[in-house]
Amino acid sequence: MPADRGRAAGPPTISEVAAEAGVGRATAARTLGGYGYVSPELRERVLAAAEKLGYRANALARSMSTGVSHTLGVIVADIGNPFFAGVVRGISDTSRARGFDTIVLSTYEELGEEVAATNVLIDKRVDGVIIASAAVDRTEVAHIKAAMDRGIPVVLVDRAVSSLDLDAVVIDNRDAAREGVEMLIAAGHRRIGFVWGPPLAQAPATRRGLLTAASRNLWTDGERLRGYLDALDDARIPFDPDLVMVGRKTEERVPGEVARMLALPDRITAVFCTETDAVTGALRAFRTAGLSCPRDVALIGFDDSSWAAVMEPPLTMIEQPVHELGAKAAEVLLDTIAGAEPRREMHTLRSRLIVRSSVAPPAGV
Amino acid sequence: MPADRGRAAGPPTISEVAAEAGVGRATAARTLGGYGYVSPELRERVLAAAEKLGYRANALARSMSTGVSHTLGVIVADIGNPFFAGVVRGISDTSRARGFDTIVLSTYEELGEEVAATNVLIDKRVDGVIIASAAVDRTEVAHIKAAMDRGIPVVLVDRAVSSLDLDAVVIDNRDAAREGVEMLIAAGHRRIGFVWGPPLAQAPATRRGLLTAASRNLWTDGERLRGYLDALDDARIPFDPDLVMVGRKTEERVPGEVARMLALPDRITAVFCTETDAVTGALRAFRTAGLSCPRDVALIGFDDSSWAAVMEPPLTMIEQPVHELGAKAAEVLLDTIAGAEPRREMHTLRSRLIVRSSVAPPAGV
DNA sequence: CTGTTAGCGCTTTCAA
DNA sequence: TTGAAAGCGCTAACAG
Repeated sequence: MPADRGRAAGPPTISEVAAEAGVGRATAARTLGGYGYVSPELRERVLAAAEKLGYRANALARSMSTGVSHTLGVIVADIGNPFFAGVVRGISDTSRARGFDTIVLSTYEELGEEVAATNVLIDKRVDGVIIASAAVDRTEVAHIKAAMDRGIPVVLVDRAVSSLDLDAVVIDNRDAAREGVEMLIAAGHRRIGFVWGPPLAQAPATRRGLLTAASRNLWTDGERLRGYLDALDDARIPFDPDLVMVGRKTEERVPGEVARMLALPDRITAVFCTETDAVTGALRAFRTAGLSCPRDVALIGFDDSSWAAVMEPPLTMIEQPVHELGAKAAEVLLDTIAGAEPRREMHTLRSRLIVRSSVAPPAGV
Repeated sequence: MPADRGRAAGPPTISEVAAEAGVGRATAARTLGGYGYVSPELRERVLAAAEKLGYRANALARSMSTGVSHTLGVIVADIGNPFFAGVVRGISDTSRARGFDTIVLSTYEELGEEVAATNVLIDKRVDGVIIASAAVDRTEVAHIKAAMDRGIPVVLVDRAVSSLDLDAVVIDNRDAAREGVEMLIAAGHRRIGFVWGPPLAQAPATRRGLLTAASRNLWTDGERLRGYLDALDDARIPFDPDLVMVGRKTEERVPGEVARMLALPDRITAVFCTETDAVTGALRAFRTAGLSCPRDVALIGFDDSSWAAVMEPPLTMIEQPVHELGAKAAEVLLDTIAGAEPRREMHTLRSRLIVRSSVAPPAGV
């Protein structure tokens, strides 16, 4: 219980503590701030006074004069997405351990929100920012450049951005996708649907068109597409543009697209999803088509979840090291803040294919 | 690109903008801060100078002198939990609309973390806090009281705390649980396992013991237990302590406990889970016991998810209005910050039972 | 309508 | 070792 401080307006200040303890402001500040020398005797008195008044340092004022906030800013697409939630936890766990708070903002994949979020962080004078940016073009990175220009260290997480020469902590998206598709191919599949991400109006009709589209969209999407293509190439399976779904992988659109590929004359016998939400969509499509997995269609998708293991059948999924992704990003950022020269390189973590039962040979093999 | 400001140290300040524009500091402050009158002419010059220098207001300094931060603090158990993620989105959507940023902290259900989080928010001088507290006792709410003593408005969300006279935005947990259990009873079930929450060392052997335990634990858990009991009572089904699982609903423990209830001489024919994670655990137990749902065991659980609909069978679940929960909490808090007298009451939102296919009559009925 | 001045609470020289 | 005083960037009286 704070004692009566007369008609003090707000919470107790350091001056009030000093007065209460009968010492100078600087002395109180030194003991409470934990810097400089103070005699044990005065120290005691100050501590007692602070305790009595229920003093807590005003972090704003402190940042004001020191110029540092001991706070990291984090910008992700959607904190409600288990993937980002895991990354953020990795970030906050490691930054907490090093004395930093973190403030996280979601952009819901809107560049405008991302810019706004960046400004909030700049305005709040965070010491550094970690961002999973939706920016791809040179024209879309102005806000990140602005932060850098102000001397705020930035590290990218999950999504690299080619036009930005920054440290980026990512996973081996291309390898991961290739590995998954390879497994499908090894099981005998040759008609493999690829539920892909970019919100394009229309799917490019050629391989080259697809690759071009990829280079104008999220880095992760591009990598995963390349992985799919890699696997196909290695197995000399011709690429068929009809087998890739393009557009936001929403729960509404995916079932329709998967149904389309399932209805093709030479229908798909397997689907590879680049995102967890797409997996539930694909499953829905299987069900309405009256197809059973894995007997009639095989399935592999990105991002394992506790549900995947209890599905019927248990799903083969690609697990990303979410916590480590965040932890590593925080480490790199914190080191930079601490004065280390940024290495401006790509830090690639390994994902893992968790084999369960959603892959079987295609019917008739 | 910010122009060269000579050897200016950090980011441009309002004084530099004023100098650049050739006006007094206050004039620059007035136009940039959007208050007071400024002639169109000077206004233009200031704006141009600000633009040129890449000026952005220092939110810390601003808060410092105004005493408000236009920031809300949010404390939840785990932002990675889809339930809380939804609540937080509700909060940030509505506070953003009213000009407030939000900073959210996770406690992972540790009271110590919750206290630390509260202090961080106090230190950062947030204008108000929304908290889903793990506190139950009078002895555990000191940190919340401390915030209140400092004049920081607080509203509870999801979890009411009886020893705190505050606004609380919650759902009808008791009714929701009762409704779910009633549905099971209506289908003919009488042996209904209740996968409950409190991390008790041992399950109380009596109904009274259970209720006592409930009053010493999370409000939500208590309410849900009461709902279960209500339904049983209404149907005159005797309460059997063996049918309630107690303890953290972790993925590891749940399957074992459900298996135990399934192995009872007079085994359960249905299970009601008070949390989503428990649902996957229960499913796991069904599978290892070689039991099929809903033919051999029925299942209902709290918190719908996109997975629940694509399970085999599609799961009957209780959906909570997560977004509204957050939105309402933010509204109440924002109103209080704006000067409204807090009503200090319980705002109860309705949940919804989503009927799918995981409930069927027990075998032999 | 505009500029000067005094803080906000803290840290940090600089003397004493 | 301690205290006085200046300053961080901004807002808010108060004159002019």
